[in-house]
Formats: sequence, C-alpha cells, structure tokens
Amino acid sequence: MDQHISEPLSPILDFSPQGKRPSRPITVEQGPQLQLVPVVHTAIDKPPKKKSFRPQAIPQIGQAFASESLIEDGSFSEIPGLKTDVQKTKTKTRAVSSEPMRPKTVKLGKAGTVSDVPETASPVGESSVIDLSSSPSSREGTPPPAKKARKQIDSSTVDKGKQRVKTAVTAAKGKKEKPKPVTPFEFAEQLKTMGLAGKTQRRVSSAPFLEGYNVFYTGGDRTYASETTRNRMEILVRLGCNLSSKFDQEVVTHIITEGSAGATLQALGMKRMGDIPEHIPTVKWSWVTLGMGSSHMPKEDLDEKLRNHLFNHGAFSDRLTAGMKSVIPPSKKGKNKSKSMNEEDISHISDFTQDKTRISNPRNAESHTIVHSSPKEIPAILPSPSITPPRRLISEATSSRVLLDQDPLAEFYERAKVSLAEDKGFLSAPSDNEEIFPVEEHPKPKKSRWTCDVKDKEIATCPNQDIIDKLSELMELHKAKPGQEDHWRAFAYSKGVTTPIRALKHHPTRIKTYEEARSIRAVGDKTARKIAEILETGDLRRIGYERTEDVQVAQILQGIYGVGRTTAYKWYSAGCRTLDDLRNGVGGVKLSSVQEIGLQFYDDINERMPRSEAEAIFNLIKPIALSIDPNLFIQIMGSFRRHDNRYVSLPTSLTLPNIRGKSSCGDIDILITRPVDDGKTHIGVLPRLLEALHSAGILTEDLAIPDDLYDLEATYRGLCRLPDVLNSKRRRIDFLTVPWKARGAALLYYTGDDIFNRAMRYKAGAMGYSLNQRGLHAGIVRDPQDRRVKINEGELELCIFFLRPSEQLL
DNA sequence: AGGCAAATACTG
DNA sequence: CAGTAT
DNA sequence: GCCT
Repeated sequence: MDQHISEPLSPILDFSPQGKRPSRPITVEQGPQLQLVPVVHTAIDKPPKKKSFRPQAIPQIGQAFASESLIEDGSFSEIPGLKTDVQKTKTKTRAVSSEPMRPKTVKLGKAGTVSDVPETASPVGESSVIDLSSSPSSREGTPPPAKKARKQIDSSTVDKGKQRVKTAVTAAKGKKEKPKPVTPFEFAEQLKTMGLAGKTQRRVSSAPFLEGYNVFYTGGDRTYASETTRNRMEILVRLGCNLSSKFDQEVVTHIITEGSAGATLQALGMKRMGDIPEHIPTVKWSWVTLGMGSSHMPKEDLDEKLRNHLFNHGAFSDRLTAGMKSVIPPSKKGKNKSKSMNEEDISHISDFTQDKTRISNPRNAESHTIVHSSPKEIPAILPSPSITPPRRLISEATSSRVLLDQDPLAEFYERAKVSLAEDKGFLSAPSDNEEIFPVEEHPKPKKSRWTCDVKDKEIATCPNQDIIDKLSELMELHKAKPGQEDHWRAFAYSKGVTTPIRALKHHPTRIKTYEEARSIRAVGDKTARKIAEILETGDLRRIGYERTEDVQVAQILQGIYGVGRTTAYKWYSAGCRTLDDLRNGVGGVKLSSVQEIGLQFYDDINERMPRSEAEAIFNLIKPIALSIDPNLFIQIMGSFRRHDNRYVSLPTSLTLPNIRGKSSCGDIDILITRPVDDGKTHIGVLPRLLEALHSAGILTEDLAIPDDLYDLEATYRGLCRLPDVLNSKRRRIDFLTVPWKARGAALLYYTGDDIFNRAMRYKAGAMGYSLNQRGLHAGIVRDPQDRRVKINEGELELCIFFLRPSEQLL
C-alpha cells in the first residue's frame, strides 16, 4: 500500500492557469480501508483558508498535498518539490469562463416589486392571551432590570468598569456602606454636580465615545435607582455623555431604557410613544455595551456604528428606526448603475415579474409557489429524471473501482438516521419536505423510516396545520427582526431539538385545549396560550402586533440573497421600502454585486424547485463533469437551506408517483471528489467544469468563487438554469469539492437535516471529538478561558468510514 | 441563570 | 473586521 | 421561548 506512483497527472487534470502544472508523485492508498479497520493518522487538515495565512502555511506538507494518501503513509517527507505549484495557483483567474461571468448589472424596470407594505398593525389593547413581550418591541410586562444587558456588561469590557463604578458610588457617597435609596433623578443630579470626582485614578477602559451625546437613562423605575441603574449612570458619565436627570426633548439626544413601554413613558413624562420626537432614538442598554465593545475604533467610525445599530437595540418596535433617518441622507438617487444590461438579461427579466403576489406577500405566495411549480414546465428535452436513473452516468469506472465506498458509507448514514430517531424518541424525517437523493449505486431498500412517503402523509394529514401555520408566521416575523431575543424566540419555535412546531407536525390528533397543548413536551405556557387563542378565535393577535412595517420590509429585503438583518434594517432606515426602491437607489443605498444578482432574481431564488428539476439539471452536469474526468465521483446532495421552512399543506393530488411526492429543493448541492487510487485527484476539475457549464448556459451567474480553485477542497456558489428551456428559472447551485477521504463526512454533513447534524455534533463533542465537513477529529483542545479558541487543532483524525460499525459514533 | 450548532468561507 | 451564507 |  505504500507504493508510490510517480506518473504525471493525467493531461486532463493538468491545466493550471499558467498552462502546466508540475507533475508530481502521489502515493496510492488502498487496502486498509477495505478492511474497515480504524485508521489513525496525523492530521491531514489543511490550514484554515485564510488568504493571509495560506502562503506560509504548512511549510513542508504543501497543502497541495492534501492528497491524503501522501500524508497517510508518512512518506511525504521524501517527496521532492512538494511545495511548488498549488500555492501559486492562488493567483488564479477569478473569471473562469471566457465570457464575463459577472452579470451585467441589473437595473431593470419592474421586476419583483414590493408593492405595498400593509399598514402597520395596531397594537392590541390588552394583553390577554397575547404575550406582549417581544424584544425590540420589548414589552416586558414588568420592568425587570434587564438581566440581559447586565450579563453583557459583566462579560465585555466591563468587569473593570463595573468595579470602578462601584468605587465611584461609594466615593460619591463618602461612605462604604450601602448607599441609601435615591431616585434616579437624584442620583443623576448627584453625578452631575459631583461628577465622578475621586475615582479618576483608573482611566476608563472605553474611550468616552458618548461625548456630545445627551442621554436620558431609565431603568424603568422612577422612584428608586437600583444598583444597576446607578452603575449605568456612572458608566454613561464616564463614557463622556451629558447625563440628563430629567427628560427634556429639546436637549436629550438619546433615550436609553430597560423599562417597559409604560414605565419608560412615565419616566419621560409622556403619554404615548408617538409623543417622543422622531429624532430621538430609544434604545436599550445593550447599545451602550456595543459601543464599549468597540471602543477601539476611531470615534467617527464608532459613531457611525452606533447609529447603524440603533435599530438593533431599539427598545420599542414603534421606535426602531427613530433617530436614524439622517444617517443615510436620501442623497442623489437614480444613481443608475446604468451599466446597462445586455439582451440576455432583458429576456430573463421580463418573465419573473409575473408572480406579484409573492412579492407583496412573500409568505402567501409560498403556498402556491410550490403548488404551481409542478414539473410541467420541464420539457421532455431533459433526460427523464428519477424513474430509471438515466444511465448510470456515474460511470462503471467509478463504482467498480471504488468498491469500498459502497456499503460503509451508505450504511453509515442509514444507521445514523435510525439511531438518531431512536435516540430522540421520534422519527426524524428530514426537516422539510425533502428527501436525500438516493445514492444511485446502492439503493437501500430498508430506508422506510425516513422516506418522504411517511412524511408526506404526515404533512398532508396534519390535524393541526392551522396552528402550525400561525406559529410559523409568527416565527418568521421574529426571524426577520434584529436582536438576540427574537433570534432565540424564532429558534425556539422550530430549530431547537424539541420545538413546538416540530412537535405539532407529529402530533397525531387535533389539539383541543390549552392543557392538551401544554402536555406536549416542547410546548410551554406561552405557546400553549397562543394555541388556545388560535383554537378559540382562529387567529393570533400577536402576529398582527409583531407585523410592523419595519419587520415586513425587513422580511422582504432579507429575501435578497446577500442581505441579512443588518443590511435590511440599514436600508429600511435609509428609506427603502420596496425592491423597487432599491433599484432606484432610494436613500442612496448601494448594492453589492452579489446583492444585485439576488435582487434581479429575487423570485427565482426564493422559490423552491421541483425535485425533478434539480435532477434534470444534475443530469446535464454530470456527463459534462465526467467528460472532464471519467473517474470523478459526482453526487447531488440533499439540501435544506435557508428559505425552506414552509409548512404548507399540499394537495395530495400533486403527489405524482415518479416525482416522489411534492418534494422540492431549495438549491442544488453537488459534491465532487475523486478516488485517489490511481494517483490522481480532482484538482483542476472545478475550474474546467465551471467554464464548461457557463459555456453550456447552465451556469449563469457566480455568487462566490473559491479563493483557490485548484484546491482539493473548494466551494463554488452560483446560479444555474436549464438551458434551452424557455423561461427556465434561475436556481441556486453549489459545487463542493472535497478530498476523497472526506467524502463520507461531507456527504453526512451536507445531506443531514439540521437536527441530525446537531445530534451528530453533539455526540461527537461529548466524546471529545469534533465533527465538521472534513471529518471527525480528536484531540481538540480549547482555551478554557474562551471556548471559542482552539489551542490545538487536534492531532488525530479518524476517518469515520474506516471505523467498524461498533466504533462508529452513532 | 444560562444555553440553545459550530465551523468555515467569501465579499467588501 | 462585519455581514452573510452554508 | 423552551428546557434544565
């Protein structure tokens, strides 16, 4: 097994941009794996792909050699001239195809249009069943001195600051005992008059970035300044701001509150939120800590950052963008990137305007999106999908040569799935209505447990669908909002290990009462009350309450590939409300090139595609890839990505026999690797493939090109479409290349649903391993001070499919 | 009160 | 480095 | 927002 094959790479693989890649010897691995014996070897991991890092990384073992076998037999040291190439390929060309891969800018009249954002819903009167505690809209029923903020304080800059503050307080009072109760007003006055005299010894760790700000702070209690409040007031003063003891809208520039809406208004001496001048932002304490955490940057930058994050720390949803209006002056609009578009673009543009429903109401559109996307549009040109897997394109070559990859692999995740299901006490179907594409080479008969059949039925017949719909809707709103609280709130609905939505999907009977709902493991008091309300009224008022204009707009904007919460809110505060606003440069917003593409193909990208279309596209790609190198292992992976949590009931009639139900895919993930037993690798295939696919009209736009195309491990993201099909839509597509040995881990990693992955990692972690797309690693040592820091990358790698079943983790 | 997935890569 | 994506 |  230690044989070294010193033959040049096949010409096929030899095409560095510069023309030739030095040939180099490569050892072959074989044998060991056939015995399924655990193989332990030194790390083969490449160093992190840090551009800055790469050059000098791994002196001896040129990562080029990630060629596993090399390292595995420990003979790399003898291999001459290792370092050479690959490094330099870094300078590779970004554009793969002869023709420009970048699209010619967007700027089209009316494509998707966010027509009208529904009027802001009016807040509910009383709090009945509705739980009004939402974050930016933080209606904490009672004004608990935000422990959240407190926590942040403690953890960031802050330990110091805190201590300091304490001394300050005592000093100010001239005694060490507990200060006697004072009102916030009194305390602020005190600070003002006495200042921080005395404690100047220690300079503040944070720069006084609040200089020039006039801040009014309230912890929510007007009558008693808690320790927290006092501390914070001290900090505010230290940060250089002018602390106002009472609210004067002529003077105050920022309101910082941890109190409820009511308490805050009281402290301000106002009646309604609307009474607060629009130019005064009302934020939570976390906004201050954000600044403290960034005190290293120049005052100007920090100022901007603080402005940009006002919404992120807004205390009340109605005032999320207060004070931001001026940030991005609605400057010169119509800054048309009149780059102009070419004909091709125009033709595509015209056709994605149709479905405007989805635009004005993304959610709704969803349902019919799926319903309509029946495969009818897919002409017969395509190699007939699914049924009889179109000719085993995967080449006999591959399958015969790679006997070992058969069972171990397939069986592995088969087992993993089942094990997980048992583990969790429920059958885990892929988290959305997708199924992992079958591994063609070895269909497994016994995968009954988690096939989509089961799930289809469950979904179609779910007796609590209306509840799920409402909860999902609410979740989507939380998801679009900024801030941690909403994040976790949304997470709790469907992403956690045990969650209401997940549980409901599997609940066999119609829920009728609060108690019944409550009895479900993942359903807590809050959710149970919501369910009860839905049962009684058929509606959930909290939804209307959360669905404020900003959230709706944010939802729409975040639908653009490349736009997340921060950007969405930034644009919102710049005055953008619709996709057209973006196109028109309202507020002077600028889109990145990726965002331009995301905008141009907004509808396409957000739409799921029928599984058959994914297969059709893959079936076009595979032969092209194999023509570049017949020994490639190319495989489509199941995917479930971003916009996939749709819990839509579908007409069963759509369940076409050979399409495996109504299953659809959010994107196409293609894994490429190559057996190394003949001494060659897939290096170099990717760029050629990309070019070929561009030429074939399959790939249309690039979203992200790997830094190093000539890497054993690279990821490409882009858009593709069925060529020669009139008006075929753009679909998201990713190509992943991985070292041969990592294919198992990669397949697992990318095909598993979220729950599955989490469980795997959980187990791996518990056992002191780390699982990522590259493999299973042992010996990860983390900095005890900061779990995020890895001190030691781990010396060993166990390649999972070299393990005997009994040694596999799951 | 604290955790909830973690790791990695690309863009600007 | 922040933001986004997977 | 749920669980421990």
